[in-house]
Amino acid sequence: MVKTFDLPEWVGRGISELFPSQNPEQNLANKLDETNKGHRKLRVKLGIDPTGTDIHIGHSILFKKLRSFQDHGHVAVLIIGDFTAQIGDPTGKNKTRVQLSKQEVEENSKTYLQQLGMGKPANQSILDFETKGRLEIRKNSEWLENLNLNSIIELMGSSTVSQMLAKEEFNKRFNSQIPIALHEFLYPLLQGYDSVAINADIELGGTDQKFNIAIGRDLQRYFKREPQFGILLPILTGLDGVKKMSKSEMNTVSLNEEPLSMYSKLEKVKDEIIPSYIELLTSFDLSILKSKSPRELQRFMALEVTANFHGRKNALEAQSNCEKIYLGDNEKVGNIPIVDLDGINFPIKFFYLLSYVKLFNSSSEAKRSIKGGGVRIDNLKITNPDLVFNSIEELNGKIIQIGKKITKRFTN
RNA sequence: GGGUCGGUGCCCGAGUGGUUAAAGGGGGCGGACUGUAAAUCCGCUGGCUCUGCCUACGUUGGUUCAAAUCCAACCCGGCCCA
Repeated sequence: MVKTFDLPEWVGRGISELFPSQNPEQNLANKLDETNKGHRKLRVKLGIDPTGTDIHIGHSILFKKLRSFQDHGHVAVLIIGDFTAQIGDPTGKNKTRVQLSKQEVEENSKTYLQQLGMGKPANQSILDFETKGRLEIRKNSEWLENLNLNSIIELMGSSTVSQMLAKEEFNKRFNSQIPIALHEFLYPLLQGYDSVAINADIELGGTDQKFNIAIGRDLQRYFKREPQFGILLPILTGLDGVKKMSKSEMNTVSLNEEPLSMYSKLEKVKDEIIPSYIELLTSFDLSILKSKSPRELQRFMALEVTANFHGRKNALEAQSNCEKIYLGDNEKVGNIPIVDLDGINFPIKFFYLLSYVKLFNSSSEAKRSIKGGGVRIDNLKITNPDLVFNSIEELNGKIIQIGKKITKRFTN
């Protein structure tokens, strides 16, 4: 899926598409050249809609590319789609999105920026928040909120219904008789207008953003600006190995996940997606794909990616803990997430305890899972949900395992 | 606006008066096996400290001993016509 482009390594690596399609490499290379000769720096746009609270490793691909532009002296223009988030990007959706409230959007934006490393030194964060002039954070409500009806009509007049229906998602929905609300047509136009507003030279996006980025070019031309380049990066497949990584599919690894959890999820990814994870998330030489076994690759990749976000030391610890847990060497397991038992009234039934400490979403779920044999304490399977614990001493320091994915230590 | 078909659990989809927490499939979770993968097989899949209780088939109200199922109004969507 990833092609090679005749561009400097830091730009070209991992790109899956570049446009306009006429001579894009030559043109982009020229453009980069100009800036090296002292012309103005390029403005590289990346938009995020703060529709959730977590950034996952799939998003990180885009941010890393943005970061390399920063590192080469260009200006990253991070657009917080606080306005567009209220419409909801129809991309990849087969139904109209629920619109978010202003407050939700506000809070989500904050957590996003934190996860990107706001406030941290540049060498410990995903984006460079530190170096002056390398990052511009803009909310698109700044220019979208005050568009009057005339401007909106003008914007809408720049595109046609059949152009919109050319977009895959709209087309599918239209053909399957699934409703498309009129305002959804506005989304690509508004995203495109962002490019006009901030004068983007380049827009970064996943391959699914092609349509929206292209609309950006159209609008820039319409408003007599120089059209941006589009750089499309591959979309990471989720842990299920089928769908794209996305919060709503529950197949994500979040950036703010504990090292142990991150490592253990990555170490178990399906064989088919190992190559793409290595290609997109690590900087390994791809020849290792041939020289190592799938199992080795999983561990290699999991370690590397975890190290990327948590540092090598923590990643190594996560790896070793994972092994110990698997072997049942619980006493030796070091730093793993804890379950605080403080404030619990004993005696307590097992299933109730697990749901009380939020290890399960409901007590019924806890009960079912226990009966099904999915819960172990210190590697001992417990199948009686009504088992009563009389005091905290019976649990303190022990390891609770739920399925293969959750491992935590009880503590007082 | 008119006609018509439809709205069922995470999703798709059966069910047209009681034995229905609702067939079947998908997805998810768990177990066995394995390489903590895949494939396969098995179990679970509304909530509640649970031998019982509560909430659920678009919404509200009605008929009935009894409603997802019948009636009415309303809301929402598709298609056709205007």
